[in-house]
Amino acid sequence: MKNGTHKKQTATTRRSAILERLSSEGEVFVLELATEFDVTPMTIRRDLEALEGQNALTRTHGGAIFSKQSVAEFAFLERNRTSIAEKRAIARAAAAMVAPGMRIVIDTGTTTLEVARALGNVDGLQVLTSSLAVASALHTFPQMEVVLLGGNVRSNSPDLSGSLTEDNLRKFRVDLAILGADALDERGLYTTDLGIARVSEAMIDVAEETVLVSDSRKLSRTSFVKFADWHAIDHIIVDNGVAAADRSWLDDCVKHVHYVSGGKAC
Amino acid sequence: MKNGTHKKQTATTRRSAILERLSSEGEVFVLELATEFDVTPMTIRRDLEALEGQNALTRTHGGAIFSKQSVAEFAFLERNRTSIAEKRAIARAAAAMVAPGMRIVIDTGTTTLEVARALGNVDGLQVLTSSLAVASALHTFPQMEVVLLGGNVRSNSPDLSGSLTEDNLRKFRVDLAILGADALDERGLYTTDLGIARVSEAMIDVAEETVLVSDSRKLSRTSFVKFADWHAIDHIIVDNGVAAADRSWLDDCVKHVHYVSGGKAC
DNA sequence: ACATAATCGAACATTAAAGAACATTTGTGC
DNA sequence: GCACAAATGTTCTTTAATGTTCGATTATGT
Repeated sequence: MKNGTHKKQTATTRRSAILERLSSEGEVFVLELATEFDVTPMTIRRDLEALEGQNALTRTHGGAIFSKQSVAEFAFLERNRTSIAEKRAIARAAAAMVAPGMRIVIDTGTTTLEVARALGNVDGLQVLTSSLAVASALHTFPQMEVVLLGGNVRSNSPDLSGSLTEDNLRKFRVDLAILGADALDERGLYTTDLGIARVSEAMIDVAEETVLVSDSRKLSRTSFVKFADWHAIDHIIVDNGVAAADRSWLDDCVKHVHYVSGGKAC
Repeated sequence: MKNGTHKKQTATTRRSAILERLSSEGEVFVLELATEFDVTPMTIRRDLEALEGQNALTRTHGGAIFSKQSVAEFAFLERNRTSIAEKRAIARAAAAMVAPGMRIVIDTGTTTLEVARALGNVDGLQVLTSSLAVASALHTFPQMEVVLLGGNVRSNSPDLSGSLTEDNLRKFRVDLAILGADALDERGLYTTDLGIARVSEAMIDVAEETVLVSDSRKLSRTSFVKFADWHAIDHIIVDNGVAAADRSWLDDCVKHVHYVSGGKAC
């Protein structure tokens, strides 16, 4: 696989390419990499030096070997990388609803992922999830028991769905379900994927209490599949950018509406 | 897709176009984008700067790559990073046993992970696994259906175990189980973790045929839990560094013993 | 239509990346 | 242990990308 067509690339990509090669072959050599990437050996050495500084590898004479750590990674694209600040604030408010020792289920989605990240210092949780990203965010915390539901791995999306996921869910009972949605209107909750919708439904069924986390721009919109009515939702946490018109039906539909801004609930 | 017809667009649409391009290609370059959108490189840089501020990407010299935030990682330590060459040869031999359209289950382990990586160009597989690393290696291949078994996520180890995993497994029937082990002797197969052992047992139960992949240095050793007798194993694939003493009992115990060296089976 | 802010381009200063030459260390065979 | 070769480190230089500032242009809101 010598690519004579030396493709243009930046230092950063060359370095991650080195790491990739390292993880597949276990060892790399300076001269080999130099011809491969069409740069001088000196450049490769500097790359290896930098990577060693990040504990990504261990240098040897003539090359480098794998350092103890290796990662399995699921790359995915977060669609709405926009309103991070709101999502964080919403996530903090949701995390505040979780007490030590609770059993909870966390849905897939970017906002729910933020909730999971905010859950780091809650002790003794049992967490059920269909999201690989959530499992990834939580599995390093030793005081937490993380159960990943089984199911089909969707390509380009770090989550699980299918009948196995649904069946697995119904074996459990949890105190709280933390849910996301792609769109909301006065009739209910919507998402784009049928499989995900069915999993979310099952989560609602097995939870004593449900909380929906969403930013305000999802209101008064619809999407492909409706997966729940409002009476299934006990709490909604939303940022305070809600239009007045939305606010009226929201207060009618949901028992507890929590508006948060900049980090603290109002 | 060079659009000579540079249609006028706002900064925001250009930025989301950049993000889209990034998500489809994984990397973007300043000069490339500049000609593509018919603006100066400076403008692109400002775009990238703004997008980086939103955590949407990470800038590099010359361009930008995906933000690490949109990657779910499961860090783990690969113990025997030594005999890579043997493992890959073993993995190739194992992958050769897998025909298009088969249903298989893959155990957790570094050698089985290599098998998964070698399975990239086999079409129409249905793969069942308890290993997050295997799922990670396979989930990008669109022609493959990857089912992750549910279960407890072990901290510091990218795999699943527990009663949920075992129960899930028994819902399936597969053509082939690809198994690993931590140690082998004439009495059977051993591993260090009870949970993993039970999962491996279940995999044997649900498979029509079983193949064990192992490097020769695991022979004539034991570990904490014995999880199978040799009559449960139909094939073993091992490198040809096997001592003569081991070879004798190995040939007795297992129906089909395949020795591989340097990349080709003998 | 007007004011205002956002956006963009151009010139110049700054900084990072990569190569080259030479000094130094490391590994290996005798 | 010594010598030789290969690999590595150091320093300097060149090139290219980046940042800065300012002025011009284009949206945007009242």
